[in-house]
Amino acid sequence: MPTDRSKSKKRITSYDVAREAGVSQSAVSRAFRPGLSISKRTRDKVNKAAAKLGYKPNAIARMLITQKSGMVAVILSSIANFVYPELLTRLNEQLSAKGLRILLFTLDGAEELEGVMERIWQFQVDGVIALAAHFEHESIAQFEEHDIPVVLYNRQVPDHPVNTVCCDHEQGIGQLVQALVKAGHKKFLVMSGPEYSDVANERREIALRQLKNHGFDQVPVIFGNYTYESGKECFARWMADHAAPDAVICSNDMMAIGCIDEARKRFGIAVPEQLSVVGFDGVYASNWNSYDLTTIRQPVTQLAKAAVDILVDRIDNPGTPPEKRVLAGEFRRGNSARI
Amino acid sequence: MPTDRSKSKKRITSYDVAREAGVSQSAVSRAFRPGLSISKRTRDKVNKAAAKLGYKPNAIARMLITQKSGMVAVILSSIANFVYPELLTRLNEQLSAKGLRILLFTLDGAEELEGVMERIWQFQVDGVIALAAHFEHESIAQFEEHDIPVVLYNRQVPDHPVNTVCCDHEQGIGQLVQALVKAGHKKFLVMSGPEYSDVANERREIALRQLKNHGFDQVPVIFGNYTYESGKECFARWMADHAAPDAVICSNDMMAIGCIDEARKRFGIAVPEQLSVVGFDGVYASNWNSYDLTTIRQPVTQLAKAAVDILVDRIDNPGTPPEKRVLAGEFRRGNSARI
DNA sequence: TCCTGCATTGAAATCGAATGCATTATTCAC
DNA sequence: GTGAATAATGCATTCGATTTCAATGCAGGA
Repeated sequence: MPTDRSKSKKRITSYDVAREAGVSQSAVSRAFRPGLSISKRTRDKVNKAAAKLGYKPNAIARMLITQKSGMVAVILSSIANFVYPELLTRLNEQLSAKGLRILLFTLDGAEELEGVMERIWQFQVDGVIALAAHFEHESIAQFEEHDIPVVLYNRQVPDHPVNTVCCDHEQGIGQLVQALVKAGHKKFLVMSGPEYSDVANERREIALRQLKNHGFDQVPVIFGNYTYESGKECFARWMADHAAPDAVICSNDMMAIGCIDEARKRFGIAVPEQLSVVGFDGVYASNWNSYDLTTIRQPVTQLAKAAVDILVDRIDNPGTPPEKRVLAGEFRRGNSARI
Repeated sequence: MPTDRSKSKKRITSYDVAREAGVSQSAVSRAFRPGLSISKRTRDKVNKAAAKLGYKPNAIARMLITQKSGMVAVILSSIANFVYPELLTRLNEQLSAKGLRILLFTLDGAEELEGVMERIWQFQVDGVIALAAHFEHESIAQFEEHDIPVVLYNRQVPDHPVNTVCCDHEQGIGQLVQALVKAGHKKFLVMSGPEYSDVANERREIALRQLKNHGFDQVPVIFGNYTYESGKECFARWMADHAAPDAVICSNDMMAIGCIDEARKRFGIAVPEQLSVVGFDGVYASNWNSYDLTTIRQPVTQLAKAAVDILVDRIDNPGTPPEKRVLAGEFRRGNSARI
């Protein structure tokens, strides 16, 4: 009794199609690439044969010969960020439109970066988009050495020539600070993200500088790690040995939401009546009734588009100098601050 | 003045390493695959030369000859789901451990599926994991034809032989319903996800059946689309021409949260005092103070592991029959229901 | 010393599509 | 109808690592 492994399903190659259509393999190849010199008659024959056999060009063989993988590595750092699902969808839309696919990498600790980069070289990706990840200049240099264009998303690296796409922190935080000051808030607290996050550092420093410009130069800072829990914990930690502030400027929405919950539930402080809290990002939950955050909403769609535009440009035209693109966020007047 | 395009950086291949090390190209290849017959002396020479030249084996060439891409397609349907970031991270962890990488596809409308599948064939992925996407039996059959193993995540397809991994809806919803009934709730409302979602349909039908088992056989259903906004809108729509229910059984947490917000803010109904609301999923926001949902938390880590285990098993042993794995969710007693 | 057996090694074929080059078919002008 | 110009086609090579097979080296036994 034979095993009857119908595993005999051999892959159909361009040679099979060529034989079926009675043309050369080159003709088959040409029929599938647009703009190549081929007669309508031959193309039709090839298409018919291909359809009959169910032929699908093998992308891997193509990659090998053309030296382009058609893949872009997207590096996701695991810092909790609610914008990711939407962002990934937007990035994929934009990249698909350019005929590129996403090869996904996630980064948990910094020590993993080495391994991820190793795999990136091996897979010969055409480009890299790194989401909010921390890269040393040295790592960035490695990409240059390998001639792989990189775009850092949601990071500004003013002192280094590298492509970046970022929401305008300066302008966004400026609006928030100005509104808070104008409304008469006096006792500020800055709730910062972790020190290992470049975005967090930037947002914190900007907030402090802006406050200083308005004459508040001794504003205290408390550090958390960007999560909801951390927002709660930070506020509690502050309250443990200080009086309640007038306004808390949080480095992101998650912490702002945590802060609000802790203030209300544990300390019975009314937001926004007794305490103003502002965030940054405009995450999905930011406009839920219970929070209704006053925040700066990141223009995710436009940022994704910008990142892909920049990347594709460097892929097509190697040697194009680095570009930094900054897009204004949208001020969202919620009801978490008296402004 | 020469252009000085330092573009002359040729890729380093195994031949370059072979020349440098004074061995054959085959030796280089063997040095990089474990378990192949090669003397320590040669391996050392190769390693030294490879390190000196900065050689990285070209994964694409390897894919071509070995007929394995080392890539798994992950299909993300865009239905708002807050579990995705964590899920992707978990999946990637598991897959990386098996030497597999994620090639990401997103699906907006059903009509896009055709294009996605086309690209999946071209990229010769070793397997596919589809997240909560709707697949007709016919589509599933196509994967079989191409000999590509598939695992459907978060879906049960009882009437078709296909690998699935899913949280135990029956058991989870059973616990919720039982607790609500036992606590004396009488007027139930089932808030369902969209009819085009298989998961939504399943959860709704299970809830209705369970309620019927307890003697409630005329429970009304209201349909939404799984989002927060939809949860609000559904509750408002219900209230427009009905009295308030005792308990709302929502198909997911997002709708439950929306429902709670709308009940409190717009109708001044106290949750859980006057109204009990339960959800399903255990999303990040579900345990925030303002909601503190009573829900069933999906065991994401275990589900991801199960999905990868099943997939890798089919990749390594083609012909293994389909498997359906159902994992119990964790009952989370929050404070959104009087139970 | 010679031979058998095993471990290494290298040469060459292979995966499947793309493409430079040479050849053949077609078109157009005169 | 002829020749020149252009389009279409096929041959053969290429991309870079894996793998089969035959050849070589070396060790130990007779």
